[in-house]
Amino acid sequence: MPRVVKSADDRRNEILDGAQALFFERGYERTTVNDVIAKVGISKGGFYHHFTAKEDLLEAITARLAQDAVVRVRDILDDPALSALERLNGFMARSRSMKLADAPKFRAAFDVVFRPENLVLYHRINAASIAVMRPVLTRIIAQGKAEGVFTVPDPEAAAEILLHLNASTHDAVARTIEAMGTSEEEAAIEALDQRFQFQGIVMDRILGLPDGSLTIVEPGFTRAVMTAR
Amino acid sequence: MPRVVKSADDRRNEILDGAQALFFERGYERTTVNDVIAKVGISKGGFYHHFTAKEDLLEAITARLAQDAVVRVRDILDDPALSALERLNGFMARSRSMKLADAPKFRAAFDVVFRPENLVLYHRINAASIAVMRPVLTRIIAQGKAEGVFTVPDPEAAAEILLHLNASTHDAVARTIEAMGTSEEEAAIEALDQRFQFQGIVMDRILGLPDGSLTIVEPGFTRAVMTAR
DNA sequence: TTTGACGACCGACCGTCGGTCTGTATAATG
DNA sequence: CATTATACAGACCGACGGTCGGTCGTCAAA
Repeated sequence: MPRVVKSADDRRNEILDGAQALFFERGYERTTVNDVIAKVGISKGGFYHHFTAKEDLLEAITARLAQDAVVRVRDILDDPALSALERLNGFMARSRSMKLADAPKFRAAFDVVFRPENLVLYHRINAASIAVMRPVLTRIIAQGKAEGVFTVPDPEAAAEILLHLNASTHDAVARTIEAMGTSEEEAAIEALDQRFQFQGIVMDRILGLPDGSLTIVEPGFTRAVMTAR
Repeated sequence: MPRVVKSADDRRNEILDGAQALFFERGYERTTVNDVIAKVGISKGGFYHHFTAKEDLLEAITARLAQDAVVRVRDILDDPALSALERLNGFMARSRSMKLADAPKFRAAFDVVFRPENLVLYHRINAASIAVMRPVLTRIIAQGKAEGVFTVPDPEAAAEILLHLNASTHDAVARTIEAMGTSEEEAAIEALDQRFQFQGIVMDRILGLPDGSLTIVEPGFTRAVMTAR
């Protein structure tokens, strides 16, 4: 096989791109290093020149995804005109696209990430994004507490709980999608809308806000996701 | 090697016991089938006579653990004299011992289950116990709603959220333990006590109860756990 | 232009692991 | 006692993650 030399960074990212595509397609365990090097067009030695183990791929990929996510909400954090409540609502709207860009992609990501064979992948992504988002959310909640809008003893603990709450809703969405036949599409949309709304109420109550202060998803989002394909 | 024949059930449980011990010690991936059969004193063929794959061990073990857990709370569910609030408090007190019996065991389980190499094991146990406990908690919450004590639109969704909330506290406990040097033991105990208390408040608010209605851990439990070894 | 050192890369090879298969000893059945 | 079914033994296999000695492109110094 011909030898193609590139800069270490370029090659690393190529490998990461290829591996990420395969992991999301088949899952981590079901993707072999040979699969990755075949996709990238590189040799075994070349791969292990850039990564010390297959496991490294997971760490690098999840770190990259988490970093992308935090970039996506930066402007909301940096806008000094926003109140804590506005900031939190904006944060929720944006962070929904942590693993997505728009509704169809959101749906596609769900179809893939929540399959049993992708358990490890999912857990790593989740843990990484929580670790990255926790300080961000903590600052927002602390601001709200300072403003006297949020009633909560420990902003950091509250932040973590809110993030886990998000994850639990994701689980529910995934289960609903999986259990859904095309005939019950309307029922599924209804159920998920209620679930999102309930999550908003729960977050309101945790933060000591009046019910309905926070919006998890804008109207029509659930339908857009569920009918996408 | 001499051939020892036992009933299928006995042998199955022996294998499960040995595998469980190893999984909790080294993690799932780092435990090989050869390790298991060496510990149990059985051959490869014998193992695959009772289990079709290594993966089966995970399913069987988590199912067993989840079943034990539900047995442990049955009397609370069956006692008709209890109000929903009493039942819920009792449930919380009992279900803390899902993966434990007393404080030292609780601590030991934490030291082990939350290590990175046990990620798969942890996730499976967690998912299984949530799946088992969800209907149970749902009934309790529905009762409370009927009694007019709990203010919550969807008991099932609330049950799921409460269970995830528990898991998120477990995460926090594990991280605190891991980050704890012996010098900061008191600070860690303090932090965790506050965290448990906050979890109680969060649950109160989710269910529309006055703050302080639910108790996650009895006084002194945190200290007992953290000083155990 | 030559040289030489360094880093990117190759691919044969290795040990281990999950799983299979053939065969055998024991228990159940008639 | 004959036969069938069940529990088990252990040699074996292919695939996988990872290693290693070596090769080749690149670029700077001579």
